[in-house]
Amino acid sequence: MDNQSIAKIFEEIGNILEIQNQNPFRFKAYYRAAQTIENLSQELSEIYKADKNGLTKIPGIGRALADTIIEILETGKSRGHDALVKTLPEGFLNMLDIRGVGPKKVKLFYTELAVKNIVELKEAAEKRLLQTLPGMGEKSESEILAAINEYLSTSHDRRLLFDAMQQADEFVAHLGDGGSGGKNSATSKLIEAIEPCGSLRRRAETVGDIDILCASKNPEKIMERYVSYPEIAKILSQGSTKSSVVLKSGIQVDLRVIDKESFGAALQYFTGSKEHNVRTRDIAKRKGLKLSEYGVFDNDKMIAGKTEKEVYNAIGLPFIPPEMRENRGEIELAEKLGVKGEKNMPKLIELKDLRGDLHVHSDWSDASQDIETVAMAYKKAGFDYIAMTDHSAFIGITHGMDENRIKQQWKEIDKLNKKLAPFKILKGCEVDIHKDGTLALPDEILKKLDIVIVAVHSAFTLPEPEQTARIIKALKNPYVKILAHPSGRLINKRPAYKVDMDAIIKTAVENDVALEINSSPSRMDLQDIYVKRAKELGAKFAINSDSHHSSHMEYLKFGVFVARKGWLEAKNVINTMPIS
DNA sequence: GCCGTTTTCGGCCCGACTGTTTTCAGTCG
Repeated sequence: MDNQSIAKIFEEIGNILEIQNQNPFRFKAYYRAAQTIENLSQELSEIYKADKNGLTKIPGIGRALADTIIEILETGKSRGHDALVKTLPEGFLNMLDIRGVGPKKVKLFYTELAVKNIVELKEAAEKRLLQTLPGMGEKSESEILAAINEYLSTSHDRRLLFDAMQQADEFVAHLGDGGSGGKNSATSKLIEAIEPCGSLRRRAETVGDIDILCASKNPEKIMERYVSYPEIAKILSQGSTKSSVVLKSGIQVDLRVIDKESFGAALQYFTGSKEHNVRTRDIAKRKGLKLSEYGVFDNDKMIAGKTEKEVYNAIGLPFIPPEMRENRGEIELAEKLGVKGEKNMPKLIELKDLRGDLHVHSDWSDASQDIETVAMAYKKAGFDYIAMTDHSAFIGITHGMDENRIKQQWKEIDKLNKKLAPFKILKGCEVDIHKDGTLALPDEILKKLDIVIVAVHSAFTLPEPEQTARIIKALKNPYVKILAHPSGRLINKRPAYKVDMDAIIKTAVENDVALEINSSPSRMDLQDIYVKRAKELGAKFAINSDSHHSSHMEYLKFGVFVARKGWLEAKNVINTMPIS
């Protein structure tokens, strides 16, 4: 059983205990554990196999939860969970996904109206039965009905970070220029600072909603401006400092307006993650302080709040970069280092550290531009080198290169290298890994290439042992330098192929093969949690665009986001190095 | 249910907004 499935079981146990009105700290323990497990970079089964007491070393997992995990690992299920699930009808917990409906309400609907799922809840609302219940009224009923209709009509996929960033930028532009295309300076003067926060600022690969923080002395004006955005489909709430809307695109946008003196504290709060916040607030509390979005307070005296660094330092921690705030060990590290150890926090890689791109396509395979056009674009953008890595000939790949065409391409590259020097085009190839782990090109060719990238483009559904063995065999080829998009997933479209990622990482380390962080916004592969794990195991990485058009070099920043979320520094990434 | 340079027992983050109320519970982040 994989971590995601186990996390889901814990989430359900938490939900049911909450509906049953049990001790809040008990069900919260299950939620916290679910969250932690979902974020783990190593499979629970591996942790348990390596150390029988390893599970209880995970923060938030004690003896009882560890035993439940062990039971699930050994039997495929938890009797406790099964018993709880049996107390509720099928589909019951889905009602919690309706906005405005929580544990208290579903319990009320069930006990009073025998409502068992979303469809029955909709029927009850349409029959105007909900408003007859205690604590409910006409307004609540119609809001729930609207939320159900919205839920049933929209996709529940989280947005790609790429899409969310675009929408956030447009929204910020609207607020900033008053919707007048930059001419309305009266409105922009209202805004002293503005920044998208939440999972977007943490550069999570997908984003559930967009959070925007704004500093202003005149929140009412900002709120007016906010709800006038033409792309708004529905206003969910509108207060004096906080409003929520849903855009026509279906994404929710929350705006918080705050005084400039509190901007740092509000950034910290609004960026999350939730679990990170809970822990930082807990640390503050244990020091006799209080941390909220308004600042750090010693009794009633505000001692920090203007900047995030000030806030972290005030509670005894070094500044923690937003990308790291996922409760994946950053709190423990920060507590260990303390304010004085701030310089020893990871110095996360930045886009400007990249000097080349080691995975680039041209019209020699499935891209549209010729090599010179592509190379010129990179040169102009300030890069020192690229590796031309067109596809090897293989079923399913358009215009893949066979040995003869590869040799022809080398001549072209030699010619261009003279012309474009000191910019350098490396001779490369994205070589297919066959189902049996052999490569699509012979070693005689591979050894003459500067960069051999290997990749899986077929037989995605092999069972885990075969898929793992296939990739491991390829990594052991002495000429292989990089493993492209190691998991193969396309976000929201295609799941990762089933592999033992720990085994692949270890093999890559042993054979000095770099793991690619593919920057394509729908790949972002290797995933951040595995990047962090791989770094711990000593892996090297390559942040590549996999560009099929020179404009795709813009994607590299998404690869850098992933790298930062995996705590990488420039020295961990081979294409931050000079070419020689 | 978890956890411990305040505790092995007694704590467990903090605040905004809404609707239904007449002071607050529920939900959300």
